[in-house]
Amino acid sequence: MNAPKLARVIDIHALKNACSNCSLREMCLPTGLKQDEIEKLDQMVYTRKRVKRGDSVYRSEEKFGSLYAIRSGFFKTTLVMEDGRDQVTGFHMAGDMLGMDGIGADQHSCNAVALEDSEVCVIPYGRLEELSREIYELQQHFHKVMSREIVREHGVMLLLGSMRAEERLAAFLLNLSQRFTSRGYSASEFNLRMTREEIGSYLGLKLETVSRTFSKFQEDGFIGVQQKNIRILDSEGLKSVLGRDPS
Amino acid sequence: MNAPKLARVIDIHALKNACSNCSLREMCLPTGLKQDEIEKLDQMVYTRKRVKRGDSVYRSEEKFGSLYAIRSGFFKTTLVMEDGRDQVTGFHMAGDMLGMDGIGADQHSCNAVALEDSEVCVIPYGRLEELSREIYELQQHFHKVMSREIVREHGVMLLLGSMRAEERLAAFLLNLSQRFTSRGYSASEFNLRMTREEIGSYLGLKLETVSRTFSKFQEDGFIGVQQKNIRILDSEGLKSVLGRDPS
DNA sequence: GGAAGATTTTGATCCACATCAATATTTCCG
DNA sequence: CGGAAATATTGATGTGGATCAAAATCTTCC
Repeated sequence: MNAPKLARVIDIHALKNACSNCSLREMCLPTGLKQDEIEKLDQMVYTRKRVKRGDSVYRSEEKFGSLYAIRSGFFKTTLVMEDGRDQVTGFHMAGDMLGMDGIGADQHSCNAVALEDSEVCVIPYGRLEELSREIYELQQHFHKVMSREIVREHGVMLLLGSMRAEERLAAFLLNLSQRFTSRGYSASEFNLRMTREEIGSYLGLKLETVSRTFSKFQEDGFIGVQQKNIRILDSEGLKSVLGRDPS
Repeated sequence: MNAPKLARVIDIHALKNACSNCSLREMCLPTGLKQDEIEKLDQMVYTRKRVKRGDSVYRSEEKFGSLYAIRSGFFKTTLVMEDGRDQVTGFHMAGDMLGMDGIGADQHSCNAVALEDSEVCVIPYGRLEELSREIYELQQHFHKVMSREIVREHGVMLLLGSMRAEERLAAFLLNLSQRFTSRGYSASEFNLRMTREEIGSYLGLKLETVSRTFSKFQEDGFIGVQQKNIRILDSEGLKSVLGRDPS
């Protein structure tokens, strides 16, 4: 009798991949659904995609079709100007949603590049639209995710438009720390997945300035830096950098 | 017989206020709807609100409840940091949608202030959610509006993070001109509704730099400036400022 | 209509960060 | 493993835009 065994194998496989069983569930999907709704959601995501370090999930001007929930790994999104200058517009980690920039014009407007080997859940956009018409909680959740992206970008605009170099980097580190914390990782020690140049691009600074400012924070006893490894030793100290006039 | 006369008055009034009859229709609502869907939409917007110059439609931290479609006038949105520094995050004109920042946390995260006497259509968010579950085109349209806001902000991040002062101001003028054009106004002559300081805040520059750069563009023959009145004399010239190295 | 306040322009000077440069360290890969 | 390329650090110098200042112009509102 092979059938039951086979069935179980398939079962386990299905379970393993199911949203309903995903540890990141509450980050990319709504909570408090009924059983039948949960089953529908599991059907929404029928593809996972591995993305190797350096590869893109999508590129600017590519036809839009799906959103991507980050299952594991780390990404940057970048914009490129005609003259070649490019700018990092965000860093994204497990539980974040990628691709919402593509909805408006039906084509992507930035590049989403993996900074380490990663995995994304492919969410066909048409299917998401359909389901969010049926499931109120999904609709609500999706709208919140988009709205939060707008608010996040507001924050970056504030950072780029009004803060000095030290404030930008302090805000950046505190934000990263907070995001790692909310995912169950250490708030005080983490590895940067991006280069000084990418940090600089995101913060509107040159890589030398990023490096110098890391060194200064280290001298001040706020952090310990060893290349990509960061230990936050005095988060109050870092916070005090924000909004204090040059000293 | 008074009834018919009265009825007609009400009729005209209803028509005047209806989305279906609004000249900005295609900016804030989807097109190609069936008659019954159009009628539903007309019911979605049952309040207009006049906002006097200097007044806010909503303020940061205020409870979120509605989106606001700008019927007429001009707005800025601003963020305020704890230490009082504030930053303009956007300028908004007729046909634009305000308030989407509030969905994610159920409270607004910026202030929306009228720069001239204005009028907004109040769209109760719950009602919009409901209707966009029923009307596919509305759902799609709303998602596009949010996505475009994300893309717009990407553009500002690029501007703030990678451009020099002249490029920022050139991009700003070209963007304004394009938006006026798409609303049927002159592309080459318009009135700024905001001060140099507000422009500077939006562009991450000081007001003196904005003023100087306007003067420089005038010397270069790209624009004519007379206080708030701007004439674009050489839009190709302005475009050439973008992405050319300091000269 | 006219005085007070807000906004804009322009000049002089300064400084935070960019740029240029050289070395050190790490990562990659044959 | 080892050499090349990528990344990071640190120092010296330059500069675009900030800051400080003062005058000009516009707006408001009694």
